[in-house]
Amino acid sequence: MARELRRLLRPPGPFRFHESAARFGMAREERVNLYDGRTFRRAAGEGAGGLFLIEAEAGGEGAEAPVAMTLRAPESLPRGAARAGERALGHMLAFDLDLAPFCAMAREDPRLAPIVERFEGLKPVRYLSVFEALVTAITTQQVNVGFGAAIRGRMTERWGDSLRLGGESYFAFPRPEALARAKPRELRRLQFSERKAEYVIGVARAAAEGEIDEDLLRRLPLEEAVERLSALRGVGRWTAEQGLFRGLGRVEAFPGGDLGVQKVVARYCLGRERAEEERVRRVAARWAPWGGLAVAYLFAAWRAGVPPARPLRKRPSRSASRE
DNA sequence: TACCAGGTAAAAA
DNA sequence: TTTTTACATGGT
Repeated sequence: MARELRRLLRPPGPFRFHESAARFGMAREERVNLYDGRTFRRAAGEGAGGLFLIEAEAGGEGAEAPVAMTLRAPESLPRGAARAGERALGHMLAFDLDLAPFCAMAREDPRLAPIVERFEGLKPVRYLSVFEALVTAITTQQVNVGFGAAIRGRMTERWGDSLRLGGESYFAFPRPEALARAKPRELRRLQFSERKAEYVIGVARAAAEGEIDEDLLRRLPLEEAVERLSALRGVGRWTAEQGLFRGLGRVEAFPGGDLGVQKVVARYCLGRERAEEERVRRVAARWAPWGGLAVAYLFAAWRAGVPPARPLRKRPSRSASRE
Protein backbone atom coordinates (compact mmCIF):
# COMPACT_ATOMS: atom_id res chain seq x y z
CA MET A 1 0.00 0.00 0.00
CA ALA A 2 1.08 3.57 -0.63
CA ARG A 3 2.74 5.84 1.89
CA GLU A 4 0.03 8.42 1.53
CA LEU A 5 -3.68 8.44 0.90
CA ARG A 6 -6.10 11.33 0.56
CA ARG A 7 -9.84 11.33 0.99
CA LEU A 8 -12.45 14.03 1.01
CA LEU A 9 -14.98 13.32 3.76
CA ARG A 10 -18.44 14.80 3.87
CA PRO A 11 -19.97 14.79 7.33
CA PRO A 12 -23.76 14.74 7.23
CA GLY A 13 -25.06 18.14 8.24
CA PRO A 14 -23.15 21.31 9.05
CA PHE A 15 -19.64 20.97 10.42
CA ARG A 16 -17.22 23.71 11.45
CA PHE A 17 -13.76 22.21 11.33
CA HIS A 18 -11.67 24.90 13.01
CA GLU A 19 -14.09 25.74 15.79
CA SER A 20 -14.36 22.03 16.59
CA ALA A 21 -10.66 21.19 16.34
CA ALA A 22 -9.73 24.21 18.46
CA ARG A 23 -10.52 22.12 21.54
CA PHE A 24 -7.53 19.96 20.67
CA GLY A 25 -5.27 23.00 20.44
CA MET A 26 -5.97 24.22 23.95
CA ALA A 27 -2.59 23.37 25.46
CA ARG A 28 0.75 24.00 23.84
CA GLU A 29 2.12 20.95 25.66
CA GLU A 30 -0.33 18.52 24.01
CA ARG A 31 1.51 15.58 22.38
CA VAL A 32 -1.20 13.31 21.04
CA ASN A 33 -4.02 15.33 19.48
CA LEU A 34 -2.28 18.14 17.65
CA TYR A 35 -3.99 21.15 16.20
CA ASP A 36 -2.02 24.17 15.04
CA GLY A 37 -4.87 26.39 13.90
CA ARG A 38 -5.02 24.78 10.49
CA THR A 39 -4.31 21.05 10.56
CA PHE A 40 -5.36 18.37 13.02
CA ARG A 41 -2.86 15.54 13.41
CA ARG A 42 -3.16 12.32 15.31
CA ALA A 43 -1.24 9.06 15.25
CA ALA A 44 -3.50 6.01 15.18
CA GLY A 45 -3.30 2.30 14.48
CA GLU A 46 -1.98 -0.65 16.40
CA GLY A 47 1.57 -1.16 17.61
CA ALA A 48 4.79 0.35 16.36
CA GLY A 49 4.62 -1.11 12.83
CA GLY A 50 0.92 -0.55 12.26
CA LEU A 51 0.95 3.08 13.22
CA PHE A 52 0.01 5.83 10.78
CA LEU A 53 -0.66 9.54 10.95
CA ILE A 54 -4.06 11.05 10.33
CA GLU A 55 -4.11 14.62 9.11
CA ALA A 56 -7.28 16.61 8.63
CA GLU A 57 -7.97 20.07 7.28
CA ALA A 58 -10.99 22.04 6.22
CA GLY A 59 -11.70 21.31 2.58
CA GLY A 60 -13.14 24.79 2.03
CA GLU A 61 -14.91 27.64 3.77
CA GLY A 62 -18.05 27.50 5.86
CA ALA A 63 -20.04 24.81 7.61
CA GLU A 64 -20.87 22.91 4.42
CA ALA A 65 -17.25 22.34 3.37
CA PRO A 66 -15.91 18.79 3.38
CA VAL A 67 -12.99 17.61 5.50
CA ALA A 68 -9.76 16.75 3.71
CA MET A 69 -8.17 13.69 5.29
CA THR A 70 -4.62 12.56 4.57
CA LEU A 71 -3.11 9.38 5.96
CA ARG A 72 0.65 8.97 6.07
CA ALA A 73 3.11 6.30 7.10
CA PRO A 74 6.92 6.23 6.89
CA GLU A 75 7.06 3.11 4.71
CA SER A 76 3.63 1.97 3.62
CA LEU A 77 0.21 2.40 5.13
CA PRO A 78 -0.94 -0.70 7.01
CA ARG A 79 -3.67 -2.83 5.47
CA GLY A 80 -7.09 -1.39 6.20
CA ALA A 81 -5.70 2.03 7.05
CA ALA A 82 -8.18 3.85 4.83
CA ARG A 83 -11.17 2.43 6.65
CA ALA A 84 -9.55 2.65 10.07
CA GLY A 85 -8.45 6.23 9.50
CA GLU A 86 -11.83 7.33 8.26
CA ARG A 87 -13.51 5.63 11.17
CA ALA A 88 -11.16 7.10 13.76
CA LEU A 89 -11.39 10.61 12.35
CA GLY A 90 -15.16 10.41 12.04
CA HIS A 91 -15.35 9.41 15.67
CA MET A 92 -12.96 12.11 16.89
CA LEU A 93 -14.76 14.82 14.96
CA ALA A 94 -18.20 13.44 15.90
CA PHE A 95 -19.47 13.12 12.33
CA ASP A 96 -22.27 10.85 13.54
CA LEU A 97 -23.69 13.43 15.94
CA ASP A 98 -26.86 15.08 14.65
CA LEU A 99 -26.90 18.67 15.88
CA ALA A 100 -30.36 19.53 14.57
CA PRO A 101 -32.47 18.73 17.65
CA PHE A 102 -30.01 20.51 19.95
CA CYS A 103 -29.92 23.57 17.73
CA ALA A 104 -33.71 23.68 17.56
CA MET A 105 -33.83 23.71 21.36
CA ALA A 106 -30.99 26.22 21.64
CA ARG A 107 -32.63 28.69 19.31
CA GLU A 108 -35.46 28.95 21.83
CA ASP A 109 -33.04 29.73 24.65
CA PRO A 110 -32.15 33.43 24.71
CA ARG A 111 -28.71 32.71 26.24
CA LEU A 112 -27.71 30.01 23.79
CA ALA A 113 -29.40 31.35 20.66
CA PRO A 114 -26.77 33.93 19.63
CA ILE A 115 -23.93 31.51 20.36
CA VAL A 116 -25.45 28.66 18.41
CA GLU A 117 -26.26 31.08 15.62
CA ARG A 118 -22.58 31.94 15.35
CA PHE A 119 -21.07 28.49 15.91
CA GLU A 120 -23.62 26.12 14.42
CA GLY A 121 -21.71 23.16 13.03
CA LEU A 122 -19.33 22.99 15.98
CA LYS A 123 -19.01 19.44 17.26
CA PRO A 124 -17.55 18.38 20.58
CA VAL A 125 -14.42 16.44 19.67
CA ARG A 126 -13.64 13.06 21.17
CA TYR A 127 -10.68 10.94 22.11
CA LEU A 128 -10.16 7.52 20.62
CA SER A 129 -11.21 5.59 23.72
CA VAL A 130 -12.83 5.98 27.12
CA PHE A 131 -9.48 4.92 28.52
CA GLU A 132 -7.74 7.85 26.83
CA ALA A 133 -10.46 10.22 27.98
CA LEU A 134 -10.21 9.01 31.59
CA VAL A 135 -6.42 9.21 31.78
CA THR A 136 -6.45 12.61 30.10
CA ALA A 137 -8.98 13.81 32.65
CA ILE A 138 -6.98 12.41 35.56
CA THR A 139 -3.85 14.24 34.45
CA THR A 140 -5.71 17.54 34.58
CA GLN A 141 -7.42 16.98 37.92
CA GLN A 142 -6.89 20.03 40.08
CA VAL A 143 -4.04 21.50 38.02
CA ASN A 144 -4.02 23.98 35.17
CA VAL A 145 -4.51 22.39 31.76
CA GLY A 146 -1.01 23.31 30.62
CA PHE A 147 0.64 21.44 33.44
CA GLY A 148 -1.76 18.52 32.97
CA ALA A 149 -0.86 18.36 29.29
CA ALA A 150 2.84 18.61 30.14
CA ILE A 151 2.91 15.57 32.41
CA ARG A 152 0.63 13.69 30.01
CA GLY A 153 3.03 14.55 27.20
CA ARG A 154 5.98 13.13 29.12
CA MET A 155 3.94 10.04 29.88
CA THR A 156 3.11 9.70 26.19
CA GLU A 157 6.72 10.04 25.10
CA ARG A 158 7.72 7.36 27.59
CA TRP A 159 4.96 4.77 27.00
CA GLY A 160 3.30 5.67 23.70
CA ASP A 161 4.11 4.07 20.35
CA SER A 162 5.52 6.54 17.88
CA LEU A 163 6.24 7.03 14.22
CA ARG A 164 8.61 9.36 12.43
CA LEU A 165 7.57 11.43 9.48
CA GLY A 166 9.25 14.42 7.89
CA GLY A 167 11.73 14.72 10.73
CA GLU A 168 8.98 14.79 13.37
CA SER A 169 7.97 12.16 15.92
CA TYR A 170 4.27 11.54 16.41
CA PHE A 171 2.99 9.68 19.42
CA ALA A 172 -0.07 7.50 19.82
CA PHE A 173 -1.75 7.64 23.20
CA PRO A 174 -0.14 4.91 25.33
CA ARG A 175 -1.92 1.57 25.18
CA PRO A 176 -3.42 0.34 28.46
CA GLU A 177 -1.12 -2.69 28.49
CA ALA A 178 1.93 -0.42 28.36
CA LEU A 179 0.75 1.93 31.11
CA ALA A 180 -0.43 -0.96 33.23
CA ARG A 181 3.21 -2.03 33.58
CA ALA A 182 4.42 1.43 34.58
CA LYS A 183 5.74 1.91 38.11
CA PRO A 184 4.43 4.77 40.25
CA ARG A 185 8.03 5.84 40.80
CA GLU A 186 8.55 6.33 37.07
CA LEU A 187 5.49 8.55 36.81
CA ARG A 188 6.58 10.47 39.90
CA ARG A 189 9.78 11.35 38.09
CA LEU A 190 7.65 12.93 35.36
CA GLN A 191 6.02 15.12 38.04
CA PHE A 192 2.89 13.06 38.55
CA SER A 193 1.74 13.13 42.13
CA GLU A 194 1.86 9.79 43.90
CA ARG A 195 -1.94 9.69 43.71
CA LYS A 196 -2.18 10.52 40.04
CA ALA A 197 0.42 7.86 39.31
CA GLU A 198 -1.65 5.26 41.16
CA TYR A 199 -4.87 6.38 39.50
CA VAL A 200 -3.44 6.19 35.99
CA ILE A 201 -1.89 2.78 36.52
CA GLY A 202 -5.08 1.48 38.10
CA VAL A 203 -7.25 2.68 35.24
CA ALA A 204 -4.75 1.25 32.74
CA ARG A 205 -4.93 -2.14 34.46
CA ALA A 206 -8.71 -2.07 34.41
CA ALA A 207 -8.69 -1.21 30.71
CA ALA A 208 -6.09 -3.86 29.94
CA GLU A 209 -8.23 -6.43 31.75
CA GLY A 210 -11.21 -5.46 29.61
CA GLU A 211 -13.08 -3.97 32.55
CA ILE A 212 -13.96 -0.78 30.69
CA ASP A 213 -16.74 -2.00 28.43
CA GLU A 214 -17.42 0.76 25.93
CA ASP A 215 -20.46 -0.90 24.39
CA LEU A 216 -22.03 -1.23 27.78
CA LEU A 217 -21.13 2.34 28.77
CA ARG A 218 -22.72 3.55 25.56
CA ARG A 219 -25.99 1.75 26.29
CA LEU A 220 -26.34 2.34 30.01
CA PRO A 221 -28.39 5.28 31.31
CA LEU A 222 -25.97 8.12 32.01
CA GLU A 223 -26.18 7.91 35.80
CA GLU A 224 -25.46 4.20 35.77
CA ALA A 225 -22.54 4.67 33.41
CA VAL A 226 -21.14 7.40 35.70
CA GLU A 227 -21.54 5.12 38.68
CA ARG A 228 -19.79 2.27 36.96
CA LEU A 229 -16.78 4.36 35.99
CA SER A 230 -16.67 5.97 39.42
CA ALA A 231 -15.91 2.58 40.89
CA LEU A 232 -12.38 3.03 39.55
CA ARG A 233 -10.06 4.63 42.05
CA GLY A 234 -9.27 8.19 41.05
CA VAL A 235 -12.40 8.48 38.95
CA GLY A 236 -14.93 10.76 40.60
CA ARG A 237 -18.01 12.20 39.01
CA TRP A 238 -16.12 14.80 36.99
CA THR A 239 -13.64 12.31 35.54
CA ALA A 240 -16.40 9.81 34.77
CA GLU A 241 -18.36 12.48 32.91
CA GLN A 242 -15.26 13.43 30.95
CA GLY A 243 -14.76 9.78 30.07
CA LEU A 244 -18.29 9.43 28.75
CA PHE A 245 -18.41 12.80 27.02
CA ARG A 246 -14.93 12.85 25.48
CA GLY A 247 -14.56 9.13 24.99
CA LEU A 248 -17.98 8.13 23.74
CA GLY A 249 -19.62 11.40 22.81
CA ARG A 250 -22.35 11.12 25.44
CA VAL A 251 -23.38 14.74 25.05
CA GLU A 252 -26.01 14.56 27.77
CA ALA A 253 -23.22 14.41 30.34
CA PHE A 254 -23.02 17.81 31.98
CA PRO A 255 -19.90 18.25 34.12
CA GLY A 256 -21.33 20.70 36.61
CA GLY A 257 -18.45 20.14 39.00
CA ASP A 258 -16.04 21.46 36.41
CA LEU A 259 -14.52 24.78 37.34
CA GLY A 260 -14.40 25.91 33.72
CA VAL A 261 -18.04 24.96 33.18
CA GLN A 262 -19.04 26.87 36.29
CA LYS A 263 -17.26 29.94 34.99
CA VAL A 264 -18.62 29.76 31.48
CA VAL A 265 -22.21 29.10 32.52
CA ALA A 266 -21.95 31.88 35.09
CA ARG A 267 -20.58 34.22 32.48
CA TYR A 268 -23.06 33.62 29.68
CA CYS A 269 -26.17 32.62 31.57
CA LEU A 270 -26.01 34.27 34.98
CA GLY A 271 -24.06 37.45 34.31
CA ARG A 272 -21.44 36.66 36.92
CA GLU A 273 -17.91 35.34 37.13
CA ARG A 274 -18.55 32.19 39.06
CA ALA A 275 -21.45 30.01 40.19
CA GLU A 276 -21.81 26.95 42.36
CA GLU A 277 -22.30 23.48 41.02
CA GLU A 278 -25.91 23.22 42.12
CA ARG A 279 -26.73 26.50 40.46
CA VAL A 280 -25.17 25.63 37.12
CA ARG A 281 -26.83 22.23 37.18
CA ARG A 282 -30.17 23.96 37.58
CA VAL A 283 -29.41 26.14 34.57
CA ALA A 284 -28.30 23.12 32.57
CA ALA A 285 -31.44 21.16 33.39
CA ARG A 286 -33.29 23.03 30.66
CA TRP A 287 -30.70 21.89 28.09
CA ALA A 288 -31.24 18.20 28.76
CA PRO A 289 -30.42 15.87 27.13
CA TRP A 290 -27.75 18.03 25.51
CA GLY A 291 -26.03 19.56 28.53
CA GLY A 292 -22.54 18.66 27.39
CA LEU A 293 -23.24 20.00 23.94
CA ALA A 294 -24.38 23.32 25.33
CA VAL A 295 -21.13 23.46 27.29
CA ALA A 296 -19.12 22.89 24.11
CA TYR A 297 -20.82 25.90 22.53
CA LEU A 298 -20.28 28.08 25.59
CA PHE A 299 -16.59 27.18 25.67
CA ALA A 300 -16.30 27.94 21.96
CA ALA A 301 -17.78 31.38 22.60
CA TRP A 302 -15.38 31.89 25.47
CA ARG A 303 -12.33 30.85 23.46
CA ALA A 304 -13.40 33.17 20.65
CA GLY A 305 -13.72 36.05 23.11
CA VAL A 306 -17.47 36.52 22.63
CA PRO A 307 -18.64 38.95 25.32
CA PRO A 308 -21.59 37.98 27.51
CA ALA A 309 -24.96 39.52 26.63
CA ARG A 310 -24.96 41.52 29.85
CA PRO A 311 -21.88 42.89 31.56
CA LEU A 312 -20.74 40.78 34.50
CA ARG A 313 -21.54 41.73 38.02
CA LYS A 314 -18.56 42.39 40.28
CA ARG A 315 -14.92 42.12 39.28
CA PRO A 316 -15.78 43.37 35.79
CA SER A 317 -13.06 42.59 33.29
CA ARG A 318 -10.60 39.83 33.58
CA SER A 319 -9.41 38.68 30.21
CA ALA A 320 -11.30 35.51 29.52
CA SER A 321 -10.24 34.70 26.01
CA ARG A 322 -7.80 31.92 25.39
CA GLU A 323 -5.35 31.17 22.60
C1' DT B 1 3.76 35.48 49.30
C1' DA B 2 -0.41 33.62 48.88
C1' DC B 3 -3.77 31.55 46.05
C1' DC B 4 -5.67 29.24 42.26
C1' DA B 5 -5.67 25.64 38.49
C1' DG B 6 -11.63 22.40 33.71
C1' DG B 7 -10.67 17.05 41.47
C1' DT B 8 -10.41 12.94 44.49
C1' DA B 9 -9.91 10.03 48.43
C1' DA B 10 -9.24 9.69 52.99
C1' DA B 11 -9.35 11.77 57.52
C1' DA B 12 -11.80 14.36 60.87
C1' DA B 13 -15.84 16.35 62.79
C1' DT C 1 -23.25 11.69 57.15
C1' DT C 2 -21.07 15.97 56.11
C1' DT C 3 -16.92 18.81 56.12
C1' DT C 4 -12.03 19.44 55.88
C1' DT C 5 -7.46 18.34 54.29
C1' DA C 6 -3.43 16.53 51.58
C1' DC C 7 -1.98 15.96 47.27
C1' DA C 8 2.26 18.40 43.57
C1' DT C 9 3.49 22.03 40.79
C1' DG C 10 3.46 26.14 37.74
C1' DG C 11 1.58 30.59 36.95
C1' DT C 12 0.12 35.17 38.62
